[in-house]
Amino acid sequence: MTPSDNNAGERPGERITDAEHAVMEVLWDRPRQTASDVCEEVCAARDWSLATVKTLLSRLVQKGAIAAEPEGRRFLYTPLIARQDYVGGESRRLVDRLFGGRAASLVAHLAETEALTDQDLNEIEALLKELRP
Amino acid sequence: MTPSDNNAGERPGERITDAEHAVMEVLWDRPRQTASDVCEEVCAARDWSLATVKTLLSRLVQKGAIAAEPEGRRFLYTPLIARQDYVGGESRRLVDRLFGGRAASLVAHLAETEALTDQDLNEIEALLKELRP
DNA sequence: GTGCAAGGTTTACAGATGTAATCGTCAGGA
DNA sequence: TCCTGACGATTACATCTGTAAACCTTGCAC
Repeated sequence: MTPSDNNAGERPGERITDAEHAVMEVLWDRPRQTASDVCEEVCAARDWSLATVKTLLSRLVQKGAIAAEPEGRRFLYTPLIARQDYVGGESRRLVDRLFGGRAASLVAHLAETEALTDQDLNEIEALLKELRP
Repeated sequence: MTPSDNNAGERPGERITDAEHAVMEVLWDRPRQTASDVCEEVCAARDWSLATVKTLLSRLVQKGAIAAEPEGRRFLYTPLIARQDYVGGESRRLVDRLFGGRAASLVAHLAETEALTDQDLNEIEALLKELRP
């Protein structure tokens, strides 16, 4: 492993929960937001109170998933792990758990169960062309 | 949706947990097994005791995920929901949560992060050919 | 200067989950 | 017949999660 052991936030046992994930999305969308900012984004949608958001932000800080940069009297929260990495980790977990680690099996499954629309198929086709000139 | 609204075990609030899933896999692999049978399959691997397996089986029965068919003095457990359906539900959840419901985005992501081996790509390519003659 | 509002921190608490131990029962061997 | 062991059912208990309320501090508006 490289020197500065870049774990990319996939330390097991420090998984981001569903509720926390909602907060992460807000911060990924726009970093450096205050608790209130975040609340404005999600509290209505998920019917949360500001207190809940504060708790989730604290937990995320503890888990090392976000940073709290002091700005005057409050904090600006910013993701420390990239969405790419999170999404990648979760995807991998699913593929490992349900498809024996074979990503192609997942695609096959989606195709078989018609979870793939025609448009999806087109996009994937295009993707493949791009990947193999 | 088809007439006989096949819910296929995706009743929310009755989700199968990770530990329970391990048990399901054993039963999907071979239905009609006793608690001991199941334990023989997973206890070693996950370092569980027979008691744990029994608990999980009970919970799965409660959730309606498996059936307990009396056989003499014990039960033979059998899945009530198809693996296909479970896998489909989980996949969909992931795609919805992380890729805005766009399955193609998931494939794109896997491709971009090189989670797809050359072989995967070949398989997907083959799949596509099959899907669109 | 003083009280309030905004912020973070601490505490709370119910339900889900992981992981068992214990209990009550009954079938089969000694 | 009586004990033992296999089974399911009941109970246990520590964590983790979701969702807050209570509390403490301090900058700001009067």
